[in-house]
Amino acid sequence: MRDVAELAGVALTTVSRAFSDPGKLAPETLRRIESASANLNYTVNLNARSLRRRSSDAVLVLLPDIANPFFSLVLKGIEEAARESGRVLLVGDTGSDATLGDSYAGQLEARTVDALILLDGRLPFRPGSPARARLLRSPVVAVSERVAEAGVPYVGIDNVAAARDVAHLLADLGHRRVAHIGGPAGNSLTQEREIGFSAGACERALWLGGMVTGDFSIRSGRDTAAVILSWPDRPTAVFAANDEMAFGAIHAFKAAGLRVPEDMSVVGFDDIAFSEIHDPALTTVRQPRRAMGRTAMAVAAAQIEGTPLPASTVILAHELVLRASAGQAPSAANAKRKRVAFERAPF
Amino acid sequence: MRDVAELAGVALTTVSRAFSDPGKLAPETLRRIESASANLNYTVNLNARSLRRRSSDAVLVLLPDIANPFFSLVLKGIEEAARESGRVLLVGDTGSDATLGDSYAGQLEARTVDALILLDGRLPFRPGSPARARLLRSPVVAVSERVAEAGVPYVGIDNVAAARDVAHLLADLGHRRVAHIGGPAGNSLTQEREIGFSAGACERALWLGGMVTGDFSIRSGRDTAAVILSWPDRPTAVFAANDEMAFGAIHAFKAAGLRVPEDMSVVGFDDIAFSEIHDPALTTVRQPRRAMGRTAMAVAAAQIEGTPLPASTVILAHELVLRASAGQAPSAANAKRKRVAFERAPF
DNA sequence: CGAAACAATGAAACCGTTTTCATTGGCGGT
DNA sequence: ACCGCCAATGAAAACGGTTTCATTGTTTCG
Repeated sequence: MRDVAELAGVALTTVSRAFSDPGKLAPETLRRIESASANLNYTVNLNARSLRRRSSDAVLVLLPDIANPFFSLVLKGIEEAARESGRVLLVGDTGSDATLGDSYAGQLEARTVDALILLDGRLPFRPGSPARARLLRSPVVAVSERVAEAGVPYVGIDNVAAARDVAHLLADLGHRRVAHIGGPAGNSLTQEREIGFSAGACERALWLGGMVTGDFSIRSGRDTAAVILSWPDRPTAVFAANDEMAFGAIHAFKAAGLRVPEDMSVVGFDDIAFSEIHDPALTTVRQPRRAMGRTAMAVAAAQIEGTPLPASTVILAHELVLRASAGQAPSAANAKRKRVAFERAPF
Repeated sequence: MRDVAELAGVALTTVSRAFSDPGKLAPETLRRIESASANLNYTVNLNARSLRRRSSDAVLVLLPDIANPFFSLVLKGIEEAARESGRVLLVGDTGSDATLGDSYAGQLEARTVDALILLDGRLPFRPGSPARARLLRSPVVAVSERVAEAGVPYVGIDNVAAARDVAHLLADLGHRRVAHIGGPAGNSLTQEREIGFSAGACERALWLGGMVTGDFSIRSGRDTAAVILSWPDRPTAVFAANDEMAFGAIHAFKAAGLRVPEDMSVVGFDDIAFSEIHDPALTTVRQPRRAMGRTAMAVAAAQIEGTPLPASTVILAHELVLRASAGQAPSAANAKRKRVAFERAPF
């Protein structure tokens, strides 16, 4: 920068301004500086800038599994919004290791990032610890899954209402006996979807045959579906707490000789990309994942800039996507052949 | 740091050493410093460290689509390896905008990252430009897709051999007429797979009915499959250059009333997670995506540290995964060619 | 016409580390 | 007792920007 200043015949300070607040400079001066720095291939050193400014224009995203299509599309939304606001993205895959979040969150204290976006519902550091307390004073936002601690802004959908919608849909289709494959215990999404589904079932006098617990994996969907098949009073419809488990369940049902949806309806949750090309195409709840990501970034940005948040909780609209995997209940099929509105051909 | 030094009764320098090279300190001194910094909740400011050390322990990954399951698993491998080597990951989604790579790559010049890992085959900056020249002197590695410029280390599989394997497989299954749905022109993967497949077809005297060009999307697989169906001499097997296009093709074939694999075999490439769940399960070429990511990070690390690279090109083993979507060719006797229905014409 | 506000620039302090070089005392070898 | 060596520590100079405050002319306005 000193060299640029010299070549342009101005002070160091002026060159700095040329890059951080060009409007304050006389046009002629600015031009000279630009030409000088072009000649010298000059680029501002962002470490020095961050050091002095005490902010890095970077945001850290913590998620349990980058390779999971649900998260990766949220991530894409975050990335877009980050880029548009001149920020850069750091990602950490915390996986199953609970301590990884802590070490990643150290980046916040180390001033490498300005904010933390949490997709795994696990707020780093031990509750009550000083580190946790400091974290709560920093820009943090939870997406999709809530964190236990109060005061952390949240971006997501109304999972209770969405699950209730599913129950109502199944009732509309004539089902009387239904079951639920839930996510892992302790997960906020699991709880909300269970609550919503049982509430909706109750409202429509559906007999909720039982809830089984999976772990959001295809395999667990298959395994829990096998359990459901063994019940004496088999349900005619199953609501899985995410699409992967729904795929697994459908697989198990098919393997057991049942047709989906003729003999068994299955509804998923999330509407990941593969759901529409699955055979049968999956009826599911669409989450606006990209918008969730963008919104999360916006909330983080507001916190960084000190702008007052519009609300500490942003609930986006979900959408029930009717496809082939959920149909009329077997008994009701003959009675009335009411066709639900199917989506137009996928892709 | 000054406060910690004061509290521990040592010089600033010594505290610095406690965090960057603790072995050089007397155990007792180290203990005092650790206790002091714990009391003060001290954390090293990584911006200052990077500024002084002129390295950031961060790596930038550029990819065309984070939400694409192929890339996201490679990314996961990179993340793991980065974390294990004490590095942190920046990701940029360059999408279809060719200039985004340039602005992201600025992070390298700005000293925010130490290396660049390219998944999109597009080396930033105009060829021949000074910026490009400087980039080539920095740690850069290409994964999966090659970059045009020589001298950039590459990590991937032998796409030619893999595509040839597919041709041989189809020949072994008794197919005589085959077709290929390729990726977008100009893509190195597209070219290599085309070359390998036609070579393999030639070796086994397969009649390569034609090559159509898709863009790696499900939709393009469906559309190009419709084109293939319109050919007078319809092939009995199709090799798609990735799994998504294979899914789209299968969908189109099914919609036209063909059974897969009885009437038409389909082979994909990549083995993404849903390929085995798909109905029919997809026969495909598995790429060791996670290992590719880890290896790429290792190559980048070697460049950063100045360690001589074992090789400028690392080729990992691929694997032909035999599933249901590719089967025996319909025997000539039974080959009463099914009439295809164009009820749901894509146009 | 004079005071005050303003626009454009510069000098210098500061951000928080790392690293070179110097200093000190202890130690083994002769 | 001397010399050199080494381990442990400290003083001070970077690293490359930003920002406060001061210093100029130049307007503007009463």
